[in-house]
Amino acid sequence: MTTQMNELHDQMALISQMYPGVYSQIAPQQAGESKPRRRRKKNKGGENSLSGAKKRKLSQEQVNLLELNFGNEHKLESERKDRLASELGLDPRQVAVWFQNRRARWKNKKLEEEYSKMKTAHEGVVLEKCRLESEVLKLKEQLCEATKEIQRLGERVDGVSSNSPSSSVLSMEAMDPPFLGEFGVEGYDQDVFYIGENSYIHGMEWMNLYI
DNA sequence: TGCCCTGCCCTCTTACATCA
DNA sequence: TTGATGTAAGAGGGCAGGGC
Repeated sequence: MTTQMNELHDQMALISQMYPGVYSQIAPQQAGESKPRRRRKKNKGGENSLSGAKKRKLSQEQVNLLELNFGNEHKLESERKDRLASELGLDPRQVAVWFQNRRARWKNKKLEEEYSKMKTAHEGVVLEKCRLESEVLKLKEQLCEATKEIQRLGERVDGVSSNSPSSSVLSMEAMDPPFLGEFGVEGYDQDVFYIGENSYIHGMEWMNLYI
Protein backbone atom coordinates (compact mmCIF):
# COMPACT_ATOMS: atom_id res chain seq x y z
CA MET A 1 0.00 0.00 0.00
CA THR A 2 1.34 3.44 -0.82
CA THR A 3 1.64 6.24 1.73
CA GLN A 4 -1.19 8.08 0.02
CA MET A 5 -3.45 5.09 0.26
CA ASN A 6 -2.59 4.67 3.91
CA GLU A 7 -3.49 8.29 4.55
CA LEU A 8 -6.77 7.88 2.71
CA HIS A 9 -7.55 4.79 4.71
CA ASP A 10 -6.80 6.60 7.96
CA GLN A 11 -9.02 9.49 6.96
CA MET A 12 -11.87 7.17 6.10
CA ALA A 13 -11.44 5.39 9.40
CA LEU A 14 -11.57 8.70 11.20
CA ILE A 15 -14.69 9.74 9.35
CA SER A 16 -16.31 6.42 10.08
CA GLN A 17 -15.71 6.99 13.76
CA MET A 18 -17.03 10.52 13.72
CA TYR A 19 -19.98 9.90 11.42
CA PRO A 20 -20.67 6.19 11.37
CA GLY A 21 -24.01 6.53 9.60
CA VAL A 22 -22.76 8.93 6.98
CA TYR A 23 -19.69 6.90 6.24
CA SER A 24 -21.59 3.71 5.76
CA GLN A 25 -23.84 5.47 3.28
CA ILE A 26 -21.10 6.97 1.17
CA ALA A 27 -18.40 4.40 1.57
CA PRO A 28 -19.70 1.31 -0.23
CA GLN A 29 -18.59 2.53 -3.63
CA GLN A 30 -15.06 3.26 -2.53
CA ALA A 31 -14.86 0.23 -0.33
CA GLY A 32 -16.27 -1.86 -3.12
CA GLU A 33 -13.40 -0.97 -5.39
CA SER A 34 -10.90 -2.89 -3.36
CA LYS A 35 -13.03 -5.34 -1.44
CA PRO A 36 -16.63 -5.84 -2.52
CA ARG A 37 -19.13 -6.79 0.14
CA ARG A 38 -19.84 -10.44 0.32
CA ARG A 39 -23.35 -11.34 -0.72
CA ARG A 40 -25.25 -14.01 1.08
CA LYS A 41 -26.09 -16.99 -1.05
CA LYS A 42 -29.66 -18.11 -1.40
CA ASN A 43 -30.39 -20.82 1.05
CA LYS A 44 -33.58 -22.58 0.12
CA GLY A 45 -34.31 -24.62 3.23
CA GLY A 46 -30.59 -24.83 3.70
CA GLU A 47 -28.75 -26.85 6.26
CA ASN A 48 -27.49 -23.90 8.26
CA SER A 49 -30.62 -21.89 8.72
CA LEU A 50 -32.10 -22.66 12.12
CA SER A 51 -31.45 -26.36 11.71
CA GLY A 52 -33.23 -26.32 8.40
CA ALA A 53 -36.39 -24.92 9.96
CA LYS A 54 -38.27 -22.44 7.83
CA LYS A 55 -38.44 -18.90 9.05
CA ARG A 56 -39.84 -18.02 11.65
CA LYS A 57 -42.10 -15.15 12.75
CA LEU A 58 -41.90 -14.84 16.50
CA SER A 59 -45.19 -15.35 18.27
CA GLN A 60 -47.12 -12.35 19.54
CA GLU A 61 -46.38 -13.47 23.08
CA GLN A 62 -42.66 -13.60 22.43
CA VAL A 63 -42.72 -10.20 20.78
CA ASN A 64 -44.70 -8.74 23.66
CA LEU A 65 -42.18 -9.90 26.22
CA LEU A 66 -39.29 -8.72 24.08
CA GLU A 67 -40.96 -5.34 23.65
CA LEU A 68 -41.49 -5.13 27.38
CA ASN A 69 -37.83 -5.77 27.99
CA PHE A 70 -36.78 -3.36 25.28
CA GLY A 71 -38.94 -0.70 26.89
CA ASN A 72 -37.04 -1.13 30.14
CA GLU A 73 -33.59 -1.11 28.62
CA HIS A 74 -32.43 -0.97 25.01
CA LYS A 75 -29.14 -2.67 25.74
CA LEU A 76 -28.98 -6.35 26.43
CA GLU A 77 -26.46 -7.75 28.91
CA SER A 78 -25.64 -11.39 28.36
CA GLU A 79 -27.28 -12.49 31.60
CA ARG A 80 -30.57 -10.89 30.64
CA LYS A 81 -30.24 -12.27 27.14
CA ASP A 82 -29.87 -15.82 28.39
CA ARG A 83 -32.73 -15.43 30.84
CA LEU A 84 -35.00 -13.98 28.17
CA ALA A 85 -34.00 -16.67 25.72
CA SER A 86 -34.90 -19.45 28.11
CA GLU A 87 -38.15 -17.72 29.09
CA LEU A 88 -39.13 -17.40 25.44
CA GLY A 89 -37.77 -20.72 24.30
CA LEU A 90 -35.50 -18.99 21.83
CA ASP A 91 -31.85 -19.13 21.03
CA PRO A 92 -29.89 -16.37 22.83
CA ARG A 93 -28.61 -15.41 19.40
CA GLN A 94 -32.19 -14.80 18.28
CA VAL A 95 -32.80 -12.55 21.25
CA ALA A 96 -29.64 -10.60 20.47
CA VAL A 97 -30.65 -10.24 16.83
CA TRP A 98 -34.14 -9.11 17.80
CA PHE A 99 -32.71 -6.41 20.06
CA GLN A 100 -30.32 -5.38 17.33
CA ASN A 101 -33.10 -4.99 14.81
CA ARG A 102 -35.34 -3.32 17.35
CA ARG A 103 -32.67 -0.73 18.13
CA ALA A 104 -32.33 -0.03 14.43
CA ARG A 105 -36.09 0.44 14.07
CA TRP A 106 -36.17 2.63 17.15
CA LYS A 107 -33.35 4.77 15.80
CA ASN A 108 -35.10 5.21 12.47
CA LYS A 109 -38.29 6.23 14.20
CA LYS A 110 -36.37 8.67 16.36
CA LEU A 111 -34.77 10.23 13.30
CA GLU A 112 -38.13 10.59 11.62
CA GLU A 113 -39.59 12.26 14.69
CA GLU A 114 -36.59 14.55 14.96
CA TYR A 115 -36.91 15.51 11.32
CA SER A 116 -40.61 16.18 11.71
CA LYS A 117 -40.03 18.41 14.75
CA MET A 118 -37.30 20.38 13.05
CA LYS A 119 -39.43 20.84 9.96
CA THR A 120 -42.30 22.20 12.02
CA ALA A 121 -39.98 24.54 13.90
CA HIS A 122 -38.44 25.72 10.66
CA GLU A 123 -41.83 26.50 9.17
CA GLY A 124 -42.71 28.51 12.28
CA VAL A 125 -39.52 30.53 12.02
CA VAL A 126 -40.11 31.26 8.33
CA LEU A 127 -43.62 32.43 9.12
CA GLU A 128 -42.39 34.66 11.94
CA LYS A 129 -39.72 36.12 9.69
CA CYS A 130 -42.33 37.06 7.11
CA ARG A 131 -44.51 38.61 9.78
CA LEU A 132 -41.66 40.72 11.09
CA GLU A 133 -40.65 41.82 7.62
CA SER A 134 -44.21 42.80 6.89
CA GLU A 135 -44.26 44.80 10.11
CA VAL A 136 -41.04 46.59 9.18
CA LEU A 137 -42.56 47.53 5.84
CA LYS A 138 -45.64 48.93 7.54
CA LEU A 139 -43.57 50.94 10.00
CA LYS A 140 -41.47 52.35 7.20
CA GLU A 141 -44.59 53.54 5.45
CA GLN A 142 -45.80 55.20 8.64
CA LEU A 143 -42.44 56.87 9.11
CA CYS A 144 -42.60 58.17 5.58
CA GLU A 145 -46.09 59.59 6.16
CA ALA A 146 -45.02 61.22 9.41
CA THR A 147 -42.01 62.82 7.78
CA LYS A 148 -44.23 64.32 5.14
CA GLU A 149 -46.64 65.57 7.79
CA ILE A 150 -43.82 67.21 9.72
CA GLN A 151 -42.65 68.84 6.55
CA ARG A 152 -46.14 70.20 5.84
CA LEU A 153 -46.51 71.57 9.36
CA GLY A 154 -43.06 73.09 9.22
CA GLU A 155 -43.99 74.93 6.07
CA ARG A 156 -47.25 76.15 7.68
CA VAL A 157 -45.39 77.33 10.80
CA ASP A 158 -42.91 79.19 8.67
CA GLY A 159 -45.78 81.02 7.02
CA VAL A 160 -47.41 81.96 10.35
CA SER A 161 -44.18 82.92 12.11
CA SER A 162 -43.59 85.75 9.74
CA ASN A 163 -46.87 87.32 11.08
CA SER A 164 -46.97 86.19 14.73
CA PRO A 165 -44.45 86.40 17.58
CA SER A 166 -45.82 83.27 19.24
CA SER A 167 -44.54 80.99 16.56
CA SER A 168 -42.52 78.96 19.02
CA VAL A 169 -45.69 77.94 20.84
CA LEU A 170 -47.30 76.87 17.61
CA SER A 171 -44.33 74.87 16.63
CA MET A 172 -44.42 73.09 19.96
CA GLU A 173 -48.09 72.33 19.48
CA ALA A 174 -47.34 71.00 16.08
CA MET A 175 -45.05 68.44 17.60
CA ASP A 176 -47.64 67.36 20.16
CA PRO A 177 -48.86 63.82 20.72
CA PRO A 178 -51.28 63.52 17.82
CA PHE A 179 -48.50 61.85 15.87
CA LEU A 180 -47.58 59.39 18.53
CA GLY A 181 -50.80 57.52 18.16
CA GLU A 182 -50.11 56.99 14.49
CA PHE A 183 -46.78 55.40 15.25
CA GLY A 184 -48.16 52.77 17.58
CA VAL A 185 -47.02 49.33 16.61
CA GLU A 186 -49.71 47.39 18.34
CA GLY A 187 -52.60 46.06 16.45
CA TYR A 188 -50.74 45.36 13.25
CA ASP A 189 -52.78 43.44 10.75
CA GLN A 190 -52.79 39.69 10.68
CA ASP A 191 -52.71 39.60 6.91
CA VAL A 192 -49.24 38.20 6.98
CA PHE A 193 -47.99 37.03 3.66
CA TYR A 194 -46.10 33.80 3.23
CA ILE A 195 -43.13 33.05 1.06
CA GLY A 196 -42.40 29.42 0.29
CA GLU A 197 -39.89 27.88 2.64
CA ASN A 198 -37.20 27.66 0.01
CA SER A 199 -37.69 31.17 -1.31
CA TYR A 200 -35.31 32.97 0.95
CA ILE A 201 -34.78 36.67 0.35
CA HIS A 202 -32.09 38.21 2.46
CA GLY A 203 -32.09 41.58 4.13
CA MET A 204 -34.66 44.00 2.83
CA GLU A 205 -34.33 42.95 -0.79
CA TRP A 206 -37.81 41.48 -0.72
CA MET A 207 -39.26 44.95 -0.29
CA ASN A 208 -38.30 45.71 -3.86
CA LEU A 209 -40.92 43.20 -4.91
CA TYR A 210 -43.65 45.42 -3.56
CA ILE A 211 -42.40 48.78 -4.76
C1' DT B 1 3.91 -3.36 24.35
C1' DG B 2 1.97 -5.59 20.59
C1' DC B 3 -0.74 -9.28 18.82
C1' DC B 4 -4.57 -12.36 18.72
C1' DC B 5 -9.06 -13.94 20.14
C1' DT B 6 -13.66 -13.26 21.54
C1' DG B 7 -17.88 -11.03 22.13
C1' DC B 8 -20.82 -7.36 21.23
C1' DC B 9 -22.52 -3.77 18.42
C1' DC B 10 -23.85 -1.18 14.11
C1' DT B 11 -25.16 -0.97 9.44
C1' DC B 12 -26.41 -2.84 5.24
C1' DT B 13 -28.43 -6.51 2.89
C1' DT B 14 -31.07 -10.61 1.88
C1' DA B 15 -34.80 -13.83 2.32
C1' DC B 16 -39.10 -14.79 3.64
C1' DA B 17 -44.03 -13.83 5.38
C1' DT B 18 -48.00 -11.27 4.89
C1' DC B 19 -51.27 -8.29 2.92
C1' DA B 20 -53.76 -5.39 -0.40
C1' DT C 1 -50.28 -13.22 -9.10
C1' DT C 2 -47.68 -9.48 -7.85
C1' DG C 3 -45.65 -5.54 -5.69
C1' DA C 4 -45.08 -3.28 -1.19
C1' DT C 5 -43.95 -3.69 3.44
C1' DG C 6 -42.25 -5.68 7.75
C1' DT C 7 -38.98 -8.38 9.98
C1' DA C 8 -35.62 -12.30 11.17
C1' DA C 9 -31.19 -13.23 10.21
C1' DG C 10 -26.54 -13.14 7.54
C1' DA C 11 -22.39 -10.57 6.59
C1' DG C 12 -18.69 -7.24 7.15
C1' DG C 13 -16.33 -4.32 9.95
C1' DG C 14 -15.27 -1.54 14.31
C1' DC C 15 -14.21 -1.54 19.13
C1' DA C 16 -13.06 -3.04 23.84
C1' DG C 17 -11.29 -6.29 27.05
C1' DG C 18 -8.53 -10.17 28.33
C1' DG C 19 -4.79 -13.50 27.79
C1' DC C 20 -0.21 -14.46 26.25
